[in-house]
Amino acid sequence: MSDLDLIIQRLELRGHRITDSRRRVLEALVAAPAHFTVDDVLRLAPDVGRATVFRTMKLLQDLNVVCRVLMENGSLHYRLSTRGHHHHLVCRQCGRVEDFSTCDVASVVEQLTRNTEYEIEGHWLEVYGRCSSCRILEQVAVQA
Amino acid sequence: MSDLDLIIQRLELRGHRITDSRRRVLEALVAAPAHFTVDDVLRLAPDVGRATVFRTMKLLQDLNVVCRVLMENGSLHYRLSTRGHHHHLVCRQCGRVEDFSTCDVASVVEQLTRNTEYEIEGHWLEVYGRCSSCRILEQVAVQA
DNA sequence: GGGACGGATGAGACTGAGTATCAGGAAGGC
DNA sequence: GCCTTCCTGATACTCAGTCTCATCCGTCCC
Repeated sequence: MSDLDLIIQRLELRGHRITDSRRRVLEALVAAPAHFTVDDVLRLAPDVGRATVFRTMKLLQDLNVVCRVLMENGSLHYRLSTRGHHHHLVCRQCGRVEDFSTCDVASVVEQLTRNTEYEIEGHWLEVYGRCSSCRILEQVAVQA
Repeated sequence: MSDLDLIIQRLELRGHRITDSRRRVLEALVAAPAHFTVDDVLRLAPDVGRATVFRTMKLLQDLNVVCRVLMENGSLHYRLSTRGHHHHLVCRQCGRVEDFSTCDVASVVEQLTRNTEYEIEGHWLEVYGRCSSCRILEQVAVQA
């Protein structure tokens, strides 16, 4: 079963209709690069209305089909999220995004619960750095 | 030495001029609630131009005088940041923000460095929950 | 097959946060 | 006093996202 079919199934299960426009948005998502903006989707599905694309993206967020990635400059990108809770490792240079789920924030959360009397319900962690390719390219440039 | 004086000193040290408009923005920041939007600042310093307020806020961010808080709905708030690296604990209900610096992300970062060949340079962590007052209020409401 | 109903759509206006531009103003150095 | 540089504020603009509203389409029931 393809990614597309899986997503469609998930929508149907929740009682959402699979219309032509939604299907075109979904096809665009699957065809898009690893992370993309709403603008990218608009370009890949040019005959679907702006509002509809935004609405569909919101719906997909609610269904955990896509997740948002906070780039370091504050702009939001999107990404197909096949798994549940995870975080992003973003390359500052080329913008590449990796997922990771080893998330040891549990101990921080525990400590906070004890110290602050907050009931902690969620968190958002984004890690920034430089990927191996960018570092290699830089080294080559320095040597040249 | 007041907060205001400290900030002014920091600006001067970096060679920035302390103009009337800047001083009015700074006074607004100090008078503002614990976290605020640019709009709040505009209201508290009504005779300073919009662009100037945005420019000043950016400058203050660069100087680590203020930091940005990502609210759960995606909107950005600002907050005077007296210390260096820290994170935010945001109440989902009333929007209250606490700082914390106990940041055990180090182990996550270490693990990522090993597994991904990224050179990790920074991270952003926001934690969401409900503060004690909101929880107490809710309990009272339930009992009533 | 034909209604009825509700969810989905798309065009377009609108909003809110932030940026770019540009002429004019003030501060500091000499 | 002059020159340079930084700063300012008005305004127009951009960009992401929302709202509105008339229309459309799918599904269900008869």
